[in-house]
Amino acid sequence: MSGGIKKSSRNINRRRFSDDQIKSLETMFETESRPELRLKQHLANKLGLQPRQVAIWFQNKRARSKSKQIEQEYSMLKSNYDKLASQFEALRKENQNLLTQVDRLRRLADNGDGDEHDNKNHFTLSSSENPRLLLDINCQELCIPTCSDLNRKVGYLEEEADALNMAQIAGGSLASPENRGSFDSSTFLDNTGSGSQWWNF
DNA sequence: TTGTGTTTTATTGCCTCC
DNA sequence: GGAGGCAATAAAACACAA
Repeated sequence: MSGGIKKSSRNINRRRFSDDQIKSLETMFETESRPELRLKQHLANKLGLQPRQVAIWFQNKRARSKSKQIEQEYSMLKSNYDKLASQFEALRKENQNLLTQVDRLRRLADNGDGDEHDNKNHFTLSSSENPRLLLDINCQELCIPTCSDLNRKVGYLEEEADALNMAQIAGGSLASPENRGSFDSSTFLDNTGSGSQWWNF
């Protein structure tokens, strides 16, 4: 096309279609976006246009409609992504807090093993009993997680932290604000199995 | 009025389908 | 091979700020 001789439209008295013409075309487009030749000819006669003009109008209209739809889908996906990203961030923070708590409690429990008395934490330990067992019992009375609970949770949370770290690596460190904008949404969306890659434009 | 950005109409070339 | 669709693009028409 570039550089080639092409029919100039400069000699054509090009005018925009009237509001009524546009309205009729829009109405038809709503029911049939790809009308048959006969319908196009009928519409052209009715509107005082060339059938070719009607055909071109539908072609351009389809193109506009398509790009509009893509825009809408993009903004919907972006909004979903933003929601997921903020949920992820909240969970990450919660996880971090829980890990900190677990660490603090674990230290407390470990220190408690050797102490006879720890009034500060209301743990009553006796040298004649299994300290950890007693600690567990007191924890139950206090309605807080027991040491064995904590150990189980520590394992779980550590696994979760690993998973989060892996997710960060896969997602290009989503958690860091400076990189969040560049996070590839396909990390979240790939499992749809659709294979569509239109969001890569 | 004019420069500039956006929208709309039209062309071109390629592709697919029958 | 012709008809019709689509993507890319040109160019006219239009909107609007300065």
